[in-house]
Amino acid sequence: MISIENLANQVGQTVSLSAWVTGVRSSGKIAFLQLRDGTGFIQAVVVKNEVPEEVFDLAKGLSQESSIQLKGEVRKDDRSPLGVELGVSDLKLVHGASDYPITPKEHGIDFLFDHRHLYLRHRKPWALLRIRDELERGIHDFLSDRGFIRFDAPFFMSTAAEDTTNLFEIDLFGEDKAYLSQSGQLYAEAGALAFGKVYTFGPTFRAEKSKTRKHLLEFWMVEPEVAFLDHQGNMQLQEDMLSYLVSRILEKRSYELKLLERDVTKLEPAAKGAYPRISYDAALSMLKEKGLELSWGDDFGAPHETALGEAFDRPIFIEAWPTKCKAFYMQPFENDPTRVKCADLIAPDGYGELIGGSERIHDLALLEQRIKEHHLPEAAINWYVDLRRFGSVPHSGFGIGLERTLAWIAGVDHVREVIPFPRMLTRMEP
RNA sequence: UCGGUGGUAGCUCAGUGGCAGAGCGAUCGGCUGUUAACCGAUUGGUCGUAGGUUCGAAUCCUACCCGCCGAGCCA
Repeated sequence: MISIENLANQVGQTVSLSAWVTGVRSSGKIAFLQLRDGTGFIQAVVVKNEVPEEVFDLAKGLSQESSIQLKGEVRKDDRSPLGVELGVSDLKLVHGASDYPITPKEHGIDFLFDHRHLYLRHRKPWALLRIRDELERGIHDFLSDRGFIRFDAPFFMSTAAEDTTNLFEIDLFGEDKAYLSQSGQLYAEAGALAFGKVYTFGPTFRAEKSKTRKHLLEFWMVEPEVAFLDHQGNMQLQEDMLSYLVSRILEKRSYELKLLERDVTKLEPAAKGAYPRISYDAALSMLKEKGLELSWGDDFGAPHETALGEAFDRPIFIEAWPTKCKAFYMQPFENDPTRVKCADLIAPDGYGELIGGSERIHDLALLEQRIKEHHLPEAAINWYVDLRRFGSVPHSGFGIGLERTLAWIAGVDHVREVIPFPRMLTRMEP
């Protein structure tokens, strides 16, 4: 048995293939079968006078998504996009499908996601989820090569580090409540002080009533955290990682990007690094010139992120944000406590924020003060403060949203396309 | 939560007061190189739901339900 992805170097060989039928075209004496086997797509040709009559009749009558096994010769053919096709000599039906709902014509997005369990079989989801796999593997390889260990954070939390308004609440047998994690960062900090360099990689849950192309209720996030790393080193790590990932996908998933008709020239600058670093204040000035005026201390909205992203050919860092509009754990600049050592990484083309990162507060007194200012539950977060009581060190980390990063790399317009089964306000099934 | 927009055949849609339509799909037949093949025939309906106006409503009015796009918030 052979896979379609390995057929190109089997020209002249007779091979056995197990596959599904994505379409059939036939005339009286020849039938063209469009096939997929999970590793790729290929055309098989059945000629009436080269096979037994029952084989030709079977081929001609095959329905979409029927499963088959066949024997055939791998032939070079310039008319095939793959360069090869199969000349069938024998064919067996494994299962005959009927009334497959996703017909080879146009469909609305809602219909396709009602049938996501089947839609996964089609070219576009196939290409996207193979790129997703490569992206995930690239993340593991990059971080592992740099001495990080994977450190899994819990999904249940007793309380929130940040405020609780966008947390999903879980009933604990009617006696108590828990929340689904919206970040593993605080746990990653404990890990960094135990192992030096760690990263979490798992689902995260946000109870935000957002219905846009950038939002899911459940999405995957990678959160590296490094002891003795400062803000500058943190941005460098992010740039190294993202440029590695983009160049790896350009190299290893070029076929999939081609299927998606992604303009890879738009991706090439991001593979080279050298991401511009713009201060929050400079970003405000740029926005003002574009007619999007904000007051100092305002957070950016989607139009602002889009406008900034459009001004460059690669992702950009917006750093040194006002302390008051960022999270409690971020380290202020020594010479300016009104600004914190953090950066958001904004993607080009309106994909929004891919990464949020910062140097964390390592001073015990300052952290305790911030916890009070933010009215956080001191008892529940005491373990986190302990990290500053015993061998506290400057440390930094960031969180990168897998789906947004992937949607940008693949050039699709909605994050629901890049996760096998998206969870949104209006979609819990399939 | 707010703003915009939509719900008609399995799918994508047209139909703005007068017999419920088209293309595609599916089924059957034809065709030796098809790429969303082509040609012919057949098959197709709770017009989102409820109420109202009218001789007559998919079409006008009211309420509700469910999507889609965006905003806020965020990755």
